[in-house]
Amino acid sequence: MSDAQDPAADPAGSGASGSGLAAEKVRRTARVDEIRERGDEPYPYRFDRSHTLAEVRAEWGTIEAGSETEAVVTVAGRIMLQRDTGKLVFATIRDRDGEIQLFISKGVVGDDAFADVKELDLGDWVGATGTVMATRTGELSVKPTSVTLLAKAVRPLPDKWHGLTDPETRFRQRYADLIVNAEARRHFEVRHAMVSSFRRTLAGEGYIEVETPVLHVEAGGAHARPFVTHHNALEMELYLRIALELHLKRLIVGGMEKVFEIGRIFRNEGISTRHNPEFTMMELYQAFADWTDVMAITERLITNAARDALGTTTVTIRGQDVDLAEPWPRLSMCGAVSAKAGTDVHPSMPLDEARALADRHHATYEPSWGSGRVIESLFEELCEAEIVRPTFVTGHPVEISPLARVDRTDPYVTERFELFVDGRELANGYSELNDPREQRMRFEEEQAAKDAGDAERGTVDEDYLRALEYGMPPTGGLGVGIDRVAMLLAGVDNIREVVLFPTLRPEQEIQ
RNA sequence: CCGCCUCUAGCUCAAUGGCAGAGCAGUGGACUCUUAAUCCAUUGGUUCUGGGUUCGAAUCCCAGGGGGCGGACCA
Repeated sequence: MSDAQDPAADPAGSGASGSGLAAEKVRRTARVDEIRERGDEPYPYRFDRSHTLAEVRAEWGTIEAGSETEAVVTVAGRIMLQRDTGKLVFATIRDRDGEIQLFISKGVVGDDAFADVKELDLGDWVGATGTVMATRTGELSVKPTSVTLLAKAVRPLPDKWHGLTDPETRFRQRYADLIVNAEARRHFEVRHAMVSSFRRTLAGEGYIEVETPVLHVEAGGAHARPFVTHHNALEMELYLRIALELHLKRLIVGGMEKVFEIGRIFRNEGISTRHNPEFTMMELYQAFADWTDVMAITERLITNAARDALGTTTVTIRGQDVDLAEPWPRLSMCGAVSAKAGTDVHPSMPLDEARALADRHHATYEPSWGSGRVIESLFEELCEAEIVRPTFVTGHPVEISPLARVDRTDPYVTERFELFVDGRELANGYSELNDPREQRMRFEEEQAAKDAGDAERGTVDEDYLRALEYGMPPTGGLGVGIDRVAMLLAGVDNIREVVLFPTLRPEQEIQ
């Protein structure tokens, strides 16, 4: 647009001068007008196909080279490649599940229709009806008697061979990335297969899927900075949720026994290869269970997902094959840090000793932190990155686990685990704290830390405490980072590869 | 928020201080079994933006913007 220039009104019909993007769009848009002017529709409302391209291949993929069948099919797809030999045009079209070649003969479709075929561009959507055949070289093809334009593409596709590699363009224009990069398509197929596998596993074990509020009055259930928004009619601030936990446990109080939710949560923090500001969590809670049950279902969920998404339970992590079906090792946080630091650590240790150890190992800490949180910092500094195969890290200090139940054999740690794979945290679960009085004390400690200036710490959620006062049965809970598991199964090390539209700064100008 | 890297045609990339180029896509032409079809011809540029140094800047410097990687932050 804005090319109000054209006093040239060039008789050559070459549209805008040159062949940049603008000229290309002018040319293709002019084609749309041409088709309309003669009474045809370049964007028809619907099209009925008889077969997907994969179905054609499944049924006739093995016919002999040079053979023609009587079978008539109607297919549809986007033109990805074109080879024009004069009176014969080969067009490779693609739908969601496959590709096939159209063998378009001037003699078969007739002169007028063939002229229209010549006007098709890469990227156009077409439908075709014709017989199934295989060329002399054995390429399975449809030989159309008619070819219908289903949608004109007025913007050219990226390079047919090199595709689209610029990460910025790939993430901003995911649609173009998906059109052109099979690997990108695969990542989201894996993600879909994984999520649907999770749902199947959970349904099979009697879990109920629920939806809880995204807009929270208090953003609890995790230590993270929330996004703040405003409700006009209520005239109040609301927070986008940072976790699903507290609402789901209210449902356990309500007697729903086994619940889960797969939902988007939002954390107002940095962006990295493992962090997107909005991401997807699966959390489940199960009455009468404890953390050991939850570790077991974590293994089942992820192993089943691998089998369903990849057809194998073996994945490659940092170049080594790991069979997820083998039991996952457990590693106590304090034990791991003790081994690395060469001296025993425990949250009961004096704070100055914990700090001295942190100093020696370049682990950072804040003045407000107790020994437990300093130990966690040491763990992150010394141990986290070295974990390759799936490992349950257990026994988190009480100080960093305000919603988890104290370990039945050690009052300083909780019955909690985090699942680490390839140096990344994938899941987190524990025996849920259900004593309302102890929960109130833990909340008050959180509130005190927040008041002391630690912005990520929590607040006292009075409604949640009221729920606990009605009695929550013994409960095990789990949170799984869906994006992180998708990364594992897709074999990628950047979360943007498994998030369709990752958060980016807005473009300044779209051409 | 900090450090390093990066930004050239629609796409993928050259050009390292001396006339901004190639392949693909596009356009015109040839070809009824191609496979990234091929062959001939050809169009297309705010070199991210603004400033500076220089006889001369895509190239060097400064500032800004987008993106990438790493860090900080993220139990």
